[in-house]
Amino acid sequence: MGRAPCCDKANVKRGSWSPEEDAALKSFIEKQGTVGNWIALPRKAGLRRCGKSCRLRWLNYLRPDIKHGGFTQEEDRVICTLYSQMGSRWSVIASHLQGRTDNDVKNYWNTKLKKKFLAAAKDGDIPTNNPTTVQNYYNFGLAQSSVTSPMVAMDTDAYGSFSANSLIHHNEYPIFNIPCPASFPNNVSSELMGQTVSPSQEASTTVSGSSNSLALDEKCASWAGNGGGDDQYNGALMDLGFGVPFDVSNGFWCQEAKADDQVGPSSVDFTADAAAVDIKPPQGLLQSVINQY
DNA sequence: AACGAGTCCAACCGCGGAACC
DNA sequence: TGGTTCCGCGGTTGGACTCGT
Repeated sequence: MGRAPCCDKANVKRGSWSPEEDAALKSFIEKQGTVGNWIALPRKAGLRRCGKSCRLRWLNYLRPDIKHGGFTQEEDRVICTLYSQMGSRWSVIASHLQGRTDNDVKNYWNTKLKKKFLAAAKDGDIPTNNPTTVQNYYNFGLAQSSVTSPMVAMDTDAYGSFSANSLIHHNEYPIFNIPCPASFPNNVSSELMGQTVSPSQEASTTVSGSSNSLALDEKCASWAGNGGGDDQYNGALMDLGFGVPFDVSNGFWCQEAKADDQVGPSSVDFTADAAAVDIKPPQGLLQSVINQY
């Protein structure tokens, strides 16, 4: 048996809402609420509309806390970052933006932001999957304002692309913490979980576990699995101040690890002369976006 | 001025899943 | 437990508007 229609299609009005309909819906909901039943609402409110249409009109347009108008650079940043992380989960993305609806965010992405994103890709700001050929830093549209990240603090364009000469120096950008997230793989010693290493310009700081270490000195931040075995790096996440952790194992490469570092290709090594350091967004997610177009 | 292409965005559609009976 | 109802979501559509020729 098929599903019953939510309303009598022949007797409901469709298309744009008139100011009178808006007023009736707004007035009813402000007085009565939605009473937990959108299907019954239009009849009670005296509207010849489908309940779903009423719900959409209220949530996307009439709600008092809706923010209309252009998106800010900070909102661009949030959308790009979250889209790169989770794809088209518009409702989740919208929940991170005060007063924005999923429909708003979706429309904005499809009509404007996606193009900016792709233009950046064309310009080479988005690295390829080959770490040997890309020298750019890319940070998902992060602008320099408001986020305390050494990368963000640098001079960026609207897409947060950096030139190959934009190096990360801890003594210039001391706000640099590396929380060890709970999502480190099981074989990482528990002593490292949840600890934060703060930068020191004078001396190196190391948090050691039984077989692993997280170190930060004025030249180098590194996560080292001293016990050997690549799986110790797999799935490691690092928060560089973007608000979301980057997958270190997939997202970062170090082409020029120092000889005395016990780091593998999936660790991070920001050295003072790291012209070859190559920072990538989480592999696969960004590429999947690019592949769509 | 007229027309077509492109852009924007409100609204619709259909599906998945939660809630309810 | 299974069927029904409803909500919320993401994808898509269509009409209004803008811009270029």
